[in-house]
Amino acid sequence: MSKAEILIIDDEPQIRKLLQINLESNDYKVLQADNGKTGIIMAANHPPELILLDIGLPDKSGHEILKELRTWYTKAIIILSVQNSEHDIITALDNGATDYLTKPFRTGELLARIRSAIRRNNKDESKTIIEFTDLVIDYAARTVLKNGSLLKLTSTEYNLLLLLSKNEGRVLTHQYILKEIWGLGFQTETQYLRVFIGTLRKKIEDNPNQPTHIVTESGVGYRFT
Amino acid sequence: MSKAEILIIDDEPQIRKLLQINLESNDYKVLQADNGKTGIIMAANHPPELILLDIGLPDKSGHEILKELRTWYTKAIIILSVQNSEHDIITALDNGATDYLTKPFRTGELLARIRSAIRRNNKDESKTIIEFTDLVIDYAARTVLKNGSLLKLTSTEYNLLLLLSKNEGRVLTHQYILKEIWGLGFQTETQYLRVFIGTLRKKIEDNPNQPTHIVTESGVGYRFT
DNA sequence: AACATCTTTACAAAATCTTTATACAAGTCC
DNA sequence: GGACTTGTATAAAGATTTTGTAAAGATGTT
Repeated sequence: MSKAEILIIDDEPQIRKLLQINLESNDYKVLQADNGKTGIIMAANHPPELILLDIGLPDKSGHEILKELRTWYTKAIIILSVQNSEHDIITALDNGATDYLTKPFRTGELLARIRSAIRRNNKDESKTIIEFTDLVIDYAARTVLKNGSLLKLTSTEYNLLLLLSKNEGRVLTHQYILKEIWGLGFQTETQYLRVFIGTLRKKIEDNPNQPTHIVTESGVGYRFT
Repeated sequence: MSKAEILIIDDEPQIRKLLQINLESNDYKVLQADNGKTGIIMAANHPPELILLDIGLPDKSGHEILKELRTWYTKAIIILSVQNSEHDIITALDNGATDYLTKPFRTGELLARIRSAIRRNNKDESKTIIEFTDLVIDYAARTVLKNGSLLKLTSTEYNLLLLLSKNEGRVLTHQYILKEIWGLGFQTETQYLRVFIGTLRKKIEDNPNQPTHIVTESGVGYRFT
């Protein structure tokens, strides 16, 4: 079995070193670039399985590099950002980032996110039924079963669940969800979203107060797991 | 009891008359068109159970009409052709014809082919009778039993029940149902649907106010269980 | 003409969505 | 710590949309 390749684009040598050690000891092959330009060239010459991109790079803004990569690179791109830069995170996610990590990060979390992103890379899109632990969503029949019994969902609730479940493991920003479900011009109506996330949780979560399926990422959006 | 409808598209009046007499005496309802254009319009306005199409029509070649029908019409189309036109027959079958008959044909064979084609329409799987808890639908005989007694359904009611029951457990949208039962161009007449769902429920549900068989999915459509 | 069926209209009932109000939790500033 | 801000959750009232039902008109069949 060949090792999955991960490309790190970051200007700080210490961070690169840290990532390299952690990733290599977990059986990934690590490639490194200390600026955006080199990173893009390396990715183009030999597309890796996943890219770790520091959003706070010196030469070009990390956002620019993300956009440029996303014009052709379809696999996972995980963003590294400093704390308290929610704005950066949101624009990155809206520009097609797969996930994000705030520095300093716990290595356990880093590895978990990487595994999940790579798993999603290779997922079969064409499936019509998706099963989670206690939920079965049948896209063709437009039905949702929880522990075997049929749930009664309204149209909006179903659409929301569909959107979230199709992006399992990935953070969807409020704006993105609002745009997809309600349409353009509703991106500021985050209250709608809270209400519907609430009703959905009541129906699909065992304990709506401690949701396991629809997790809120404060300041950013929601994640389905 | 509701009769299966058959549309004849043929320019020769004698043939149409002959077919009409034979089919009506065998309990089919017969619709006629003396050219391809009218035939397509009739089929679109009110999709019949089966179409008999003469391949040697004057205005458009029968092949063209077959192709056009097959862009949306999914039920049986039986081709009528003159003898010794194997080329016609082969292209017709390639274009999606269900079966063919060469003129002059024996009426016994005609009826047998029609029965077989209609039976195939309605079973996809090899079943001809489907039982639900208190309902028994016999696709071959076009009859419906509720708790053992025969229901009196109109043609449209039966077609609707057929469509729903064939898609048990899956949500059918208003548009889809309207297209299948009433034809293209009726997708906006959702009121028809409400009325007929209402009459059907009165006949098949124990308590029409709390339907168990035909469940409404508000904003989307209906689901049969 | 009598009948069955389909189409249309009108209105009542139900379901869903939107909006408002309020509470809670986490972090910040003084 | 206490007041304040920001983001989130929940309930419930109000508004709107969707659905159900009855019944009258239209059409077609026997």
